[in-house]
Amino acid sequence: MSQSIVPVLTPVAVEAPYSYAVPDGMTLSPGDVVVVPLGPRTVLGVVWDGEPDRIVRGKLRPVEAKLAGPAIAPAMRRFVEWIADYTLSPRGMVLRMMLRVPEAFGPQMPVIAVRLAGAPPERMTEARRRVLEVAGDGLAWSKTALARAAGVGVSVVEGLIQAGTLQCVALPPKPVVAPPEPDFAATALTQAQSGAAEALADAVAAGGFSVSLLEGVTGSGKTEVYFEAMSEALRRGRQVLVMVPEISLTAQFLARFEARFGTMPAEWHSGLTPKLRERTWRGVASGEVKAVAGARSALFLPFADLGLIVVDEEHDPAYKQEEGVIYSARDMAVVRGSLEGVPVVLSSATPSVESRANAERGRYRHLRLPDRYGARLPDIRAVDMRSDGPERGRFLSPPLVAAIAATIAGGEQALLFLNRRGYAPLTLCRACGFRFECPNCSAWLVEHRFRRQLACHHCGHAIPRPVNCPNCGAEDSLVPCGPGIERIAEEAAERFPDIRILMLSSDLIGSIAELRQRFTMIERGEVDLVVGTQLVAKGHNFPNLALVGVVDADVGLATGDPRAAERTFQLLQQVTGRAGRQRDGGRALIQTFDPDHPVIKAIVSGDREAFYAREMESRERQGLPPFGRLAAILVSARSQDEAASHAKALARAVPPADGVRVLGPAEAPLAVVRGRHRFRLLVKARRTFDLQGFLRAWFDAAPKPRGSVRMSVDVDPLSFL
DNA sequence: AGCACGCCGACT
DNA sequence: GTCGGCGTGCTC
Repeated sequence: MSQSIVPVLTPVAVEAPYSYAVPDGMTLSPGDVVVVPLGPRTVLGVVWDGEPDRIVRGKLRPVEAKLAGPAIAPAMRRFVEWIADYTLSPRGMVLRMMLRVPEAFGPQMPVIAVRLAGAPPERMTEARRRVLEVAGDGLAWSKTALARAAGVGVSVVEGLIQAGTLQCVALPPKPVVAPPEPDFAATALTQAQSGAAEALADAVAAGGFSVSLLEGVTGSGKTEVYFEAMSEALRRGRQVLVMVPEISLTAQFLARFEARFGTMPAEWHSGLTPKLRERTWRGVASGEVKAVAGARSALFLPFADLGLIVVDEEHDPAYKQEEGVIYSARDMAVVRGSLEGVPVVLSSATPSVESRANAERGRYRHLRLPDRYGARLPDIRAVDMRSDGPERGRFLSPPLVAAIAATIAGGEQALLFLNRRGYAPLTLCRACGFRFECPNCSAWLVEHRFRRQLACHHCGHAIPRPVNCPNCGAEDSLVPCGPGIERIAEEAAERFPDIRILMLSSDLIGSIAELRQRFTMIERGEVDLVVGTQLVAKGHNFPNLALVGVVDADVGLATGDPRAAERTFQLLQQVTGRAGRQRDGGRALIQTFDPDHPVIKAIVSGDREAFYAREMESRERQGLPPFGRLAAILVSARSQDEAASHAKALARAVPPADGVRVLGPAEAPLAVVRGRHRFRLLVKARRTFDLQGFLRAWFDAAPKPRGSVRMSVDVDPLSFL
C-alpha cells in the first residue's frame, strides 16, 4: 500500500502547498490544521485542496500532529486564494494572516473549578470548616475564589481536594460576551430610515450575496438602519461582523451597539490581550460569539455561521493595509461576503467613488437617507483668501476671527481644522535661500516647535532646530514658512489670550486613552477652541461645537494622488459636518485661495451629486479607477542606489502590451519607510485589461529582487504614498 | 582564533 | 517569515 500524501499550505512566503506524508492512523481532510516540520522548525499549516504535488525533491517529511480545533472552512480557503491572486502575494503569506492567533490552535485549557463532592475529611480544622461552609452552596468555585471567600489560603482548598472532599470539575469557558438581544431596544425610525432598513433586512432574510451601499449625510441615522439588518441576522441565530476603520473609533460604536442590543459586541483588533484574543477567536469559530466589531484583521476570523458583514465608513483610507500583503479591507469584505454567500452593507456619508460607481452601474443596491435627522445642516461659506485674507505672517482671516469671537462669546465651542502637524512645513534661510530638506526623501523638514525639532514626515528623520543657517552661517536668518497646527494655535492664543485652547494631532497624543480623555474634555466644555488635524474629523461627537474653521482647504488638493479631490471632499465634508452636530445648524468657514475649485464649490453648496458626477467624468477621462485599472509596484531597499537600480531594471523589462502604460520610477525615492527607500512604478491599464496576468508575466521576465531589495504590488490602490 | 553581524537562499 | 550557513571584518 502506497504511503498517503497531503498538500499542506504553510504560513511562509511560498506560492503553493508543500507535500507531506500522512503517518499511519491519521486521517486528514482539507481544512485540517496541522503541525508540520519546515526546515529547522515546526510550523502550523492547513491541509489544502487538490492533489499533492508529487514531484518533490528529497524526502517527504511526515505531518507531526493534527490539531483538535476547528478546521479552516472551504470558504476561508477560497478567500486565501482569492486575496493571494488579486494582490499577487504568496498564498502562504495570506494564510499567515489567518493563523495569527497561535493561542487559538493549541489545546484549549479548560477552566478548572472545585465543587463539594465527597465525605468530610477525616481531620477537620477551622480553616477546612470555613471552606466547606462556603462550598456548601453546591456551586463550582475557582480555587482562588473559594479560598478568598472562606478567608483561607489556597493550600487549604488543595488539601480538601487531596482528601476527596472537593472535586475538580472542568467548567465551560467563560463566554466572551453575552449574546445580543435582537429586539432589546428597537429604535423608532423615520420613513426614509425604515425604507432602507427594510431593504437591508430583506436582503438578510433572503440570504445569499448582495452588496448595499448605504449613503446618508452625518446624522442621517445610518447606524440605526444597519442595526436593523444586524437585528434580522441575529434573530435568525446568525453571526454579524461590523468593520470599523480605527480602534479609536470603536468605543462609541460599542456603546451604541450596547444601547440597541443590550450587550457589547466582541471586539477584534491588535490591542487585545492574548487570552482574550484566544477566547474571542474560539467563540467566533464555535458560533457562540454572535457579533464582532473589528478592524481589518477581523476579516480573517473563522465565523461558524456568518449572516451579514457591515463596513462602516467604507470610504475610510484606514481600511487599506499598506504593508506586507497590501489589500483594501473594504474590498476584501465584499469578496468574503460573496464567498460566504452573505449580504454586505457599505455605509458612508461620503462613499468612495468606486462604491458610487458600482451602485450606479447596478452592481450594488443604492440606499440613500436624504435628510439630516432631527437637525439642520451647517451653514458653510468659503473665505476667499485672495481678497479677505489676513495680514502677512498671519493665517486666520478677519471673517474667521470674527466668527470665532462670536462663537466663544456665545458660550459655544469652535474648531480650527488644518491637516498639517507641527509648526511650519518649511524653514528657509532669508540670507541665502537655503531650504531644509530631508536627506532621505524629497520632502521638506517640518518644524515642530514643541519638540524643538525639524522632522521629516515621511521617514521620521529629525534634527534639532539649528540657530544659524547650516549653509551660509547667517545668524537669525531662518524663517518658518506656512502654518501647521502649532502655529495656528499660537496665533489663536495671541488673538484670544483668555480662551482655553486644545491642540489635537497624532504626534501630540501618546495613546488612545489619552485621546479619549481629550475628547471627554471637549465634550464637557472644558475647552473653548480646538485646533486639530484630521484626528478631529472622525470619531467623537462634540455636542457644543458651533463653528468649524478650515484653515487651508487647499492642502491636499495639489498632490499627485489621483484620489486627492475625493479625499479632500470626504475630509471637508466630515469636518464641516461636525458643526452643530446635535444642535440647530452651526457654521463652517472654509479658507481657500481657490473658491472656484469644484471640491470647494461642492462643499459650500452641499451639492454632492455635482461632485460625484464631475469626479467620475474626470476619472473616466484619465482612465483611472473605477474606469481604468491601476497598480503601484513598490520597490524598496536599504540603500537608495540599490532600490533605484532595481526599479529601473524593472521598468526596462516591461513586456509589450496593448493598452497599458508604466510610469516611473522617478529620480528620487518617493519615501523612506522604516529605513527603506521606496521607489514606485505606476501601471495604468484599461478596465478590461488582465492586470494580474500582465504583472505576473512582467515579474517572471524581469530581474529578480536580490539582497535587501523587496517588491510589493498594490493593485487598484486606494491611496498613494 | 573567536565571535558578531549581515547577506542569501531554502523551506515539501 | 525565519532560520542556518557562510563570508567579512573586528577584537581579545
